Amino acid sequence: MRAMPTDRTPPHGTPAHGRPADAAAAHGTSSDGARSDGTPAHGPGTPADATPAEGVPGGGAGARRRGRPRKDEPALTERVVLDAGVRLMVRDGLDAVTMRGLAAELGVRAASLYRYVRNKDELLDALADELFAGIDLTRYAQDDWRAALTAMAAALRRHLLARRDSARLIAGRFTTGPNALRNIEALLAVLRGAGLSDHDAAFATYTYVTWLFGFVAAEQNRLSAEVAAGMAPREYLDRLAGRLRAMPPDRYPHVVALAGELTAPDLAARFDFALARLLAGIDVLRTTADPR
Amino acid sequence: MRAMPTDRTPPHGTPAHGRPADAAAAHGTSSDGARSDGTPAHGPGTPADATPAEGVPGGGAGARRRGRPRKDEPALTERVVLDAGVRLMVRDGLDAVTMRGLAAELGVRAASLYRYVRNKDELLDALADELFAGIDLTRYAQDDWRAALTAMAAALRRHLLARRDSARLIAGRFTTGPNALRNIEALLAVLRGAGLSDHDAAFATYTYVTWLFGFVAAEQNRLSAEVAAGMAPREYLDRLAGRLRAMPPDRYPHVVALAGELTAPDLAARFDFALARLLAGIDVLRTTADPR
DNA sequence: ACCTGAACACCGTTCAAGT
DNA sequence: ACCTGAACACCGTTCAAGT
Repeated sequence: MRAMPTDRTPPHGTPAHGRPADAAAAHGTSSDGARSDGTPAHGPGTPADATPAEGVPGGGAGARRRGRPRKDEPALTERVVLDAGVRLMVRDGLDAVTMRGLAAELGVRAASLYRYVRNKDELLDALADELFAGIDLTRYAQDDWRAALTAMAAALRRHLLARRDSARLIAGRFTTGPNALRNIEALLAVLRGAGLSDHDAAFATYTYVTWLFGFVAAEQNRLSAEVAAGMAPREYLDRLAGRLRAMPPDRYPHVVALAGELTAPDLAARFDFALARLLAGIDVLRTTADPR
Repeated sequence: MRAMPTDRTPPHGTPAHGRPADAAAAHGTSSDGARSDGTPAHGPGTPADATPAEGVPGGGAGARRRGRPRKDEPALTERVVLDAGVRLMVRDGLDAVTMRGLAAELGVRAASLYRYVRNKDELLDALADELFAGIDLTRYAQDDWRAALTAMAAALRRHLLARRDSARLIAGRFTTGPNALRNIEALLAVLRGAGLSDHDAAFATYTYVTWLFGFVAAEQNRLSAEVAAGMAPREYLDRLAGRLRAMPPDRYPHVVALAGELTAPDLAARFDFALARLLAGIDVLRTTADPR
């Protein structure tokens, strides 16, 4: 999975997110992380809604090492490390998140990080939860459960697509940090409100989340080694369509016949389609459990 | 080695496309995963080969460096490399699949591999398709489309679960090799047979596949860094349930209330639940498009 | 034609040592 | 208490050289 440093391919079907001013944040201060959520930014502080727990130094988070380095204050804090980790991943991709690279981003040496994280694996776990700090699904709550789940899915997808490799990071992890749980809470509220049993609400939430993360991971990842190496996604898909049409029709009749549909690049439409299937499936469950 | 070598002849004339369909496939939990043509060339000091050697000794293909090394025959072929790659991943995990490690598995040096694969990324693409060599969904075809899709899902999940890290390898790739396509063909056949339009059949197949791979990836991956470090999953889930129950009930009422359901370890039940939702969602579509 | 040795520029992690 | 230097055992990849 170690991609070559040559890749700067935008995920197809997504607005190529050019990162603006993160470089400035690279040195010093920066408790901003990279929040470029497509959602209405608003909010009191920058990182949407204060993250409750964590001993975030109130007010002066990350205000050190700009002018005079305080004697007693450490150069690093867990917060600063996590912010830098997210920023690095969003800017340069998950493969760029190495202990050495992260240290360089922070102006220290790799060995220093081990005071704040046990190892790289735990760093990535923490980063996975950190990704959910910038999104709060409770803001999309509304009476109609279908509308709520639809709005939440769109927000989640937008949020992840705007953060390079985020789904790849998340997909393989079971994230149970405070930020992830805040969003799980919002989903559970909708599904219980829709009349699902406790069991069904929990299972439906699991289904919704694993499906969505899997979908975006597939969407966000490079189509192939060729695309990762620089080929335009559009060209790759066209070539693929041609290859499919050229397959032996006796053995692959449906693949040949549906070559066009299979290689259509409209990921947003596929997302809507899949969500509609899931909601319909949930609806059956709901009306069965609570007919009215 | 590309994702789909149909239009390209491999270095040694082995028609990658014309391979006979896979014996010894999906049933059983055997973690074979290597193909039987081309005997694995065990290095002299293969470390702890706990996995029973798969397969029929193919003939003399892998006999090099044991008896007399043929003068003209190369030590490696693309087939032998791929077999060794799958074997290595299934035995030691995806992280063990390094160019150096794979070379050692084959009794050669890393640099030698670059005659057969362009780089590691393309190796992994080829490995991803190779994973589907051992399963043929057409065997599960039947009249009832629901029964067919259910049987296919179960076969796919079983196949992947039996191959360590397989879903992690696949989830992030768009696999369009001949083995993957054979199984896509089977799914398309069922969905078109159920009365879906071309568009819907293609989209439903995409939904089915991304959901299933995402689900198994979540299931197959380690729950957390703790579990990866050795903690029993059961204990981790119990602790997690405790943590969820101890969360502030004013902010996380549903998480607290459903702590038990959320941490239940019954992945098979969750799989059945999610599949039932999807099938119900497809059914709506089907009867809408083709009422009777 | 095929494989190797050696090199390059990287990794994650540990630990004694500095301040 | 916090960070560094240096080391160890790895990576992927290239390429001149061997056979």
